[in-house]
Amino acid sequence: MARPREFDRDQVVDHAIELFWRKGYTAASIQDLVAATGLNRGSLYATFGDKAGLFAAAVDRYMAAGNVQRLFDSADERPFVAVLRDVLQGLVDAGAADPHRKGCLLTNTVVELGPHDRAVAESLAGHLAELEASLARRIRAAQKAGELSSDRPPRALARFVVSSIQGLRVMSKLRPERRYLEDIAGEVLARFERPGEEGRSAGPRLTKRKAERR
Amino acid sequence: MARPREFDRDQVVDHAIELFWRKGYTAASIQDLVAATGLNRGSLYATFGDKAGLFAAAVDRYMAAGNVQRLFDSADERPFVAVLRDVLQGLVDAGAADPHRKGCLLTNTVVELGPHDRAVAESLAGHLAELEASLARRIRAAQKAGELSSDRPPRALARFVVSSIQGLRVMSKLRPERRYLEDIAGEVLARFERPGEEGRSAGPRLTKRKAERR
DNA sequence: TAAATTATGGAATGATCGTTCAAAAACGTG
DNA sequence: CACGTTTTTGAACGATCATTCCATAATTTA
Repeated sequence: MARPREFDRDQVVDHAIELFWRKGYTAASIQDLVAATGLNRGSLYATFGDKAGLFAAAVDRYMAAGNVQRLFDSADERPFVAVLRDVLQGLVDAGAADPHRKGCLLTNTVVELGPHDRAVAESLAGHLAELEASLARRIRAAQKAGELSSDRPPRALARFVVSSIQGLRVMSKLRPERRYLEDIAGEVLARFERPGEEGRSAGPRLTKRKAERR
Repeated sequence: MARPREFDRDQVVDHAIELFWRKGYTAASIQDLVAATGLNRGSLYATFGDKAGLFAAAVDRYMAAGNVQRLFDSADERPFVAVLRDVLQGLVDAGAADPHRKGCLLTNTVVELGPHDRAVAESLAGHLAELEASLARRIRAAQKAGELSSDRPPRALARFVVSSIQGLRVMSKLRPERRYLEDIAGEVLARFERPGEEGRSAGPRLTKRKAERR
């Protein structure tokens, strides 16, 4: 037919994700994107239309990876609190390990474009609503199973978790020290532990440290 | 001596705050700032040096207003939980009332510039550390007074509150519905209520609604 | 091998970016 | 009323912004 393209689309989008994640939408220039993706201007516009199109592709792919969402949707049979602990621990690790302090692309985008770009905002709101629904479902099940006390509506608890994740992601950009993030994650988790049960659960705890070091 | 300036510096900075708050640092152009402040380019540069200087002045003034910090530092004799409830209620109101979904200038700036601008980051981290310290002090006092259970370190609880505020501010930009924000704030507050005490406190509650509507 | 089709590479577009500068305007002082 | 000083004003600067376009390269089909 014709000349075959020389690049892998997903790979290009991955590079774009990395750049948008680090610099944000506005601050990432086409020049930067050309350098980061290795793709020429022309090919870039032919493939994605414009900067906004490439950004949308990047956000879509980022969300499709959806680590957090997947964890709550998985058929993990452990108690809700155990799954939540893993998720929070993962966020703490990610925040503490990232030398660029990128935070979360979703959080960054909500803050930068949420109020201005209706299409982006609705897309992000949809993803977070899905996460909220997954959480609420699991919380409801845990309440029925007696793992969680039932004195709070599952949806409110789910929204609290979603918001707490956003908070953790914001703080990761300013205070990526593991101790700091663990303090936060630990208190979020403690919100779901039954009174009197603390300290009795097995395995490494997120919420308790040997000593309170300065 | 010479020609007197025709503008009030604080008033100019207030207009700059509004603009930076709404659009962010990068997206707010000098053109925009000239239009918003009514000040001419030349005067603007003569007064603040450059865009970064004006932004620093704006952030400083925004932080100096410091509504949240002041509430925790005030000589309010009520229980910690009552003060926290007021603060959270204020944030919910602000988020629900703002048609521009500006969120919080501090949060927005942490996300946009935190990883890139060391000077800004350290300034913001300092302000949040102050807030954390105020919170920790009040929490410690409340624990000693028996108002709060002492099974958690005050600093971790303080960091949890700081992070929760950031989360609430992020969500305000995407989901400013009062019900949504109240769900979050209610669960944050519940983290500080003693088991069995819920629903017994007087006054309007943030955490309990008559019915769970759809 | 010639024609058709698509991708690539890079120059060029007009707009907007942050910043600078020199002249005009407005005041206090002599 | 002129002088010295500072502010205001608006034009102008080079750099960079997102985007467009066209000639060239590479491949398949006829």
